[in-house]
Amino acid sequence: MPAPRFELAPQYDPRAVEPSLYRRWLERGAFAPRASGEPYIIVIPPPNVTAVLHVGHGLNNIIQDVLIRFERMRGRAALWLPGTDHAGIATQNVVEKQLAAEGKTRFDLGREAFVERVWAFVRETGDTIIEQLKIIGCSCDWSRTRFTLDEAYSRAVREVFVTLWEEQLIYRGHRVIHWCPHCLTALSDEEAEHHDTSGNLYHIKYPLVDGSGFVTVATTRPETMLGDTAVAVHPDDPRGRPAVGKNLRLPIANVEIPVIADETVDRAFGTGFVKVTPAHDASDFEIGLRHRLPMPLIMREDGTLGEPSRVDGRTGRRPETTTARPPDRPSARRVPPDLEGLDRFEARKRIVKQLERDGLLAKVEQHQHSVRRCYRCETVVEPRLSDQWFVKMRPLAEPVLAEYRRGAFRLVPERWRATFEHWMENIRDWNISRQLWWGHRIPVFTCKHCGHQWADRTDPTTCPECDGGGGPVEQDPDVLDTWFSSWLWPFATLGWPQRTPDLERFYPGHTMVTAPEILFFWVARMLMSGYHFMDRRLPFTTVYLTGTVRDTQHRKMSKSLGNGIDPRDVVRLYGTDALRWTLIGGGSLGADVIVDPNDLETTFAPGRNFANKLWNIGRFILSQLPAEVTPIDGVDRTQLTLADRWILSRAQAMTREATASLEQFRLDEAAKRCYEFAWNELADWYVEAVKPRLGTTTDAGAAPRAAGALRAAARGAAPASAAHAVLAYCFDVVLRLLHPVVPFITEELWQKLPGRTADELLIVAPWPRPQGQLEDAEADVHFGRVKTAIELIRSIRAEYRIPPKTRLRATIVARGGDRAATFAGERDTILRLGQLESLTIDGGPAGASVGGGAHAVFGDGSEVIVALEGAIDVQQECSRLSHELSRLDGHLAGLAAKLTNENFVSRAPAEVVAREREKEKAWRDQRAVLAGKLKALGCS
RNA sequence: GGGCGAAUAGCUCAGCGGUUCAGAGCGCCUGCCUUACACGCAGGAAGUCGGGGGUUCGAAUCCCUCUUCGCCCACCA
Repeated sequence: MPAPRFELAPQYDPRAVEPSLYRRWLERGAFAPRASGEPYIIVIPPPNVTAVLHVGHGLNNIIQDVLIRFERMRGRAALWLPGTDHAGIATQNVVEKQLAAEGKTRFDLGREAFVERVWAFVRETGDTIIEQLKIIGCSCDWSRTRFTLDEAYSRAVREVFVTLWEEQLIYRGHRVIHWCPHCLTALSDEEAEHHDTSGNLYHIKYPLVDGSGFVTVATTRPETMLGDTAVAVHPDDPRGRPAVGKNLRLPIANVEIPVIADETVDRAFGTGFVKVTPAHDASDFEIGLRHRLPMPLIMREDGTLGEPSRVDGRTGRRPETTTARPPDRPSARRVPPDLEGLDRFEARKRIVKQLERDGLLAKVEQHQHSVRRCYRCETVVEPRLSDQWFVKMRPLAEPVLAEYRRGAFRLVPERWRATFEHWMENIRDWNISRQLWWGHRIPVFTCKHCGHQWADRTDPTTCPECDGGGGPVEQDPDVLDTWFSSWLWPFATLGWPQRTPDLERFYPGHTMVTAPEILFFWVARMLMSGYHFMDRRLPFTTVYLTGTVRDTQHRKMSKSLGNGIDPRDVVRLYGTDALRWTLIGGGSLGADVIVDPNDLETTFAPGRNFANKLWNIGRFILSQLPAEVTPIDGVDRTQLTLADRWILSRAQAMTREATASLEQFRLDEAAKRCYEFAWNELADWYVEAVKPRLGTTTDAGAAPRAAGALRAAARGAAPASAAHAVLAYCFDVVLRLLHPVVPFITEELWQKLPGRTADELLIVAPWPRPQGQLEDAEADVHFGRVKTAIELIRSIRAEYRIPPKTRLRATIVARGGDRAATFAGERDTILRLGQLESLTIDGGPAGASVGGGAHAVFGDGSEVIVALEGAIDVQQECSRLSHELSRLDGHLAGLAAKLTNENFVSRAPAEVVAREREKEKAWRDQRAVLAGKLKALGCS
């Protein structure tokens, strides 16, 4: 009787093992890709440095960690490349908010000091984020950590900009863009999100100059009327005929504007007349171009009314240098002094009131429509005519779409296909300039002397065109959209544009795991930049679009909603493995995961409980195993018991199924399959069945109660060494398979298995392969019978409320030869787990014996009779059995209907019919036994 | 306006053509501190698989439709 090799506490304490294990992985360089072998690469979607992570981000990163650990164990040179994103607007907003709390604006600090301040902020949050990723167990190669504003990374951004410039894919566009009056910057189409809103549709009368009446227009934004330069009507609309060509007097602004005909006007909407505000509406801008209308801006950048021809008092910016161009400035003032400086929504009210007073407000209707809001601050976006830098997207998108259609990469789940294709087909040019300070400065330079404008890879001091002139050179004051740097992530992180060894080895990558929200912002653009700049090689082959973590009200988890859970809190309370277990097991592929921020216990306890279960399985197994255990392939098959063969066979099934699930990104399925094996097969059955064979102290105390079992052990029915080998093998396999999901508890236990050398790590141990020679269908069937016998006995015991200490006598009447042998072979197991005093195995026929016992019939017609010494109530027994009989009759009736149905027999596949016939036969047998039983008992 | 997804036990979710497939975890009920584990063990109760129609020999599982929720896209002035 060997002394236990380990003394483990009965309860697993993750806090005691996780940090040191993580450190050990780091010290051993386990996160770095193997020096050789087929690479497998995931680049992390770099978290924004705006705030610390919450559990929502955790899901994404844990999925990546599971995949990377899986492939690492499969022998790939796995690289998970980490980093963070400078997140232009978002970060600038956060720091500006901090400044506001100090009563300052960024203009008080000035550009340089402000940027310095942001740097200080992002260093701090960036560090916290990396810490959080480590705490949740992410096995990133930290030595390759990147930041989108690093110097090296910035070179890539600049290279890309200049190259696109040279390819004439970047151009200066003069058009109506989305402007955020709060962030004071232009936005891309993707950054202006639609929000359904209920508002008003105002019908406003514009008087005809000739006094012949009015034209009534309908608008949701009366405040923009000051910028109207026409009213349009569909050319075929009869209502328009009298008016087209005439002039209107625009109320309040008091200028004359024409009525024009334009085919884009929807005759069914509103009054049929639409006010045209070319500088504040994208479609009106198009009309304005067609009709050569003036395009006055009547709003300042901060959303107050006013002509932006002066320096803006709040922003300090001279609008004409970056947005409005002189020709668009109105020739006459349109904003009356009483409206000047009013916020646009305030102005809307004021204007409506004035129109009403003047009798020009025809009516106001309730109106459902969609309003665009800034994706960072939710301010209603103001369409605004301005000059911005754009990327021509169609030439970039078209080849990627073609690649997608020929299967060069795929989206999982597949259902995103339509959305993706639609966006790619209708792609629009990308506004990449932002009027911010935090970001990559746009490398466009203008010569003040000759006006020459160019993009440059280095900072020029003189104009290349007129260097004789030697005038000052000025850089564009704006910065690039933050996505203009992140879209280069899969190769800029590897050193591009230099041809570094990393770039050679780790581009292209494989799996991109990210949230569907940024499919267009980021994923689509990465595919385009990768294809364009990396010799037509796409950056990854699979895009795994994850679900979203939401609360019980299905609201997205977010800091601002207050439903965010800090992963550090969960880890502290339940451990990292518990967190990972809940997130991985919580939802299937691409499905949302619902967690309750108000009930962490219910949410995370299952994972903690499972970790504890593993711990205790380990505690038991490790206490039993000698220092040396025979490897499973070294065990003589003839020394294996039925239970051994069964669990070994189950282990093969698990290995096959869990691996297949992981390959299909069904992480939840894989996790649950291993859970079932560990808990329901290994712990509940095998460990219990094997105990007497281990010949340790374990069963000593139970000797008086399980005398039969111990005698059997003493007889040496099967050597303990075989049991040791089976236990060690099964536990080893399940720990390996579970490692990607719950890396800490598995690593901790695995290292304690016999035969492990001090420097072996599970994280880089080989992934198990199913061993065909251990698959054993017969054992599955036979041990299944044993389990059923025990379950029936237990069930009878509970139904008759027999105290657990009472040992019972039971008889099994086995139908058919090998059944009796099965039961006889596992007699000891049945005795122990059924808490029996004695077990008689009767070769049949079934249904004959009655006795004073309780009866149960197997699916195959075998039966169990538990002697209850007259303690049983015949009435109750009859009702139990007849209940069972009627249930069976129900099934049989259904089957009979099917089998007598000519259509079924002739049309269903022959094998299905055959299977149903066999089933029917078995049930009839079972029924016959049951009926005989009822008769013998004299039930009515 | 267009597209997509979800609706299965009290809760969170699996199952997505073949009657032991109506499941799991949590919760609930009844017993158990059976020396690996009470973060546990054993035994239970619990759902006409959102409504309606259809296809099929057979539907929770496929099709149509309706309802409710969620998401994405959209020049609804």
